[in-house]
Amino acid sequence: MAGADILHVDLDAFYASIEQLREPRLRGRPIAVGGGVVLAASYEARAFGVQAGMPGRLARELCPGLVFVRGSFDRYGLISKQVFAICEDFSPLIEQVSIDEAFIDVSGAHGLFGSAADIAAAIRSRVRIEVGLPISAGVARTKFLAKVASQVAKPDGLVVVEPDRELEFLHPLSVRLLWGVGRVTAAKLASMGVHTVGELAGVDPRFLERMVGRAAGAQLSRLTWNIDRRAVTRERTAGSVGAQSAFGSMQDTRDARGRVLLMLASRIGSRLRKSSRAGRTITVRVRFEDFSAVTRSATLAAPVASDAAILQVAEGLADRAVSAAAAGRRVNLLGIAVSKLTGRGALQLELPLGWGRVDMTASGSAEAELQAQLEEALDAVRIRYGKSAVGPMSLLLGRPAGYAPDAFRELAEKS
DNA sequence: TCTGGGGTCCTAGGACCC
DNA sequence: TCTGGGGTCCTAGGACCC
Repeated sequence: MAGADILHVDLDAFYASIEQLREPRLRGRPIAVGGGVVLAASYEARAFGVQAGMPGRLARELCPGLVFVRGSFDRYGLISKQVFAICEDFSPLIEQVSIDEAFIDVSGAHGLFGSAADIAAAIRSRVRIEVGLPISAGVARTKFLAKVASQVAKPDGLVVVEPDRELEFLHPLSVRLLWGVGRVTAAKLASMGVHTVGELAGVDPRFLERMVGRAAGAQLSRLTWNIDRRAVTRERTAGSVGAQSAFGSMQDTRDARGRVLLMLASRIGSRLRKSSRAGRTITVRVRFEDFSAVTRSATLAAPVASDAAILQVAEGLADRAVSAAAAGRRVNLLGIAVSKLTGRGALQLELPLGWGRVDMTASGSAEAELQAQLEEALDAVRIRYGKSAVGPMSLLLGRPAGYAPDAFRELAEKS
C-alpha cells in the first residue's frame, strides 16, 4: 500500500493573520477583514462565533469589540507566493488550490528531506520563521484525507494519518468536513439522523444518489471510505473568468447598470487578454433586492476577449434577465462571466471599419488554425458590410505558442 | 443573519443530428 | 410516414468552496 505522501497545507485565518502580523496592536484581538461581509476572522473573533461569509452587522453584534480592517489584496497575493515558494523547496509537485492552500506530493522527496511528516513540520517551521504566519498541515495517502487532516489540525497544527488508521480517524468526524457537504446537504443528512462520516458510510449509495444527485452521491459514498484517486497536478487553468459588483448604496438606474456592466466587461476583458485566453459563452447574473437571482447566457460562434464584444452581449443578456423578473424590482448586483475558454493562445484583432470597429478573436494551438479562423471571420465581415468596409487591422493582442508576427501582418495588409 | 467576490461542478430539459 | 436510441450542445438554476 502506498504511504501517506500527500500534504495539504492551509494558512490559518490567512487575511486576518496577515493584518495582525503587520499591525502589532491587532495581535491577540478579535479582528475581521472585510466590511459588508466578513472575508476572514481571526481566531479571537471566531471564539465569539464570527465566521467568514457572515454579514458585518451580525459579526459586530456577536463580538462587540470586533475590529474591522479593510483588506489589502495585492499584499495577500504576494505573501501567498512567498509561502508556496517555500513549499516548492521541498517538492516541485504542488497544486495550489486557492490563495491560502495547496496540495504537495512528497513521494519523491524522502531521500532529501525525510518522511512526509518531517517535511510538513519543516514547512510549517520555515513559514513561521520566514513569513511570520501560522500554517496548518495534514498528511495522508489521498488528497481528500490530507485536506480533512489539515482541517482537524487547525489552528497551527499538524495531523498525520497513517494508512492503517484511515477509517478509524475519518469515521467519527462530522459530515461537514466532507468535500461537497455544505449547509443544504448537511441538513438533508441530519434529517435522516446522519451526522458523522461513519454513519454516512452506512447509507446505501443508491439512496444517497437519489437524495443529492447521481454524481454527488457517488462521490460522497467513495469519500466515506477514503476512495480518492485524484493525483496532485501542477496544471490548473481556469475554466471561466468573471467579475461582479454589488450596488450597495448606489441607486439602480439604467445609467448605473450601464456603467457597472462597462466596468465589469473591461475588467474581464483585460484579464482574459493578459492570459491570452478568450471565451465563447457569456453569462450575466442579476440579483435583486430580495436576493433572488436570474442568469441569462449566450454562446457565440467564436470566442471573444475584447471589452466591447463582452459588453455588447452582456447588455442584451442583462435586459433579458431583468425583464424575466417581476416588473419594478430593483437590481442589487450585476455579474458577468466568460466561459468555454480557449486554451492559451487566443489571438484577437480589432478592425477599424467605416462605421466603427469590430473585434475578432481566434484561438487554437497552431498558427495555421488561428489564421484560418481569422480569414473566415474577415470573410464574414466583408460579406456583411462590403469589401471596402474593412480597413487595415490595428491591433494584435495575445501571443499563442509559436506566434509568428509576420504571417499575421501579411494577413492584415491583405485585408 | 440579511449577505462580497472569485470560482467549480452537476442536473435537467430541449434542440438537433445520425 | 412514423418510429427508436444515442450523442452533443446549449441554457438555466443550484449547491458548494475559499
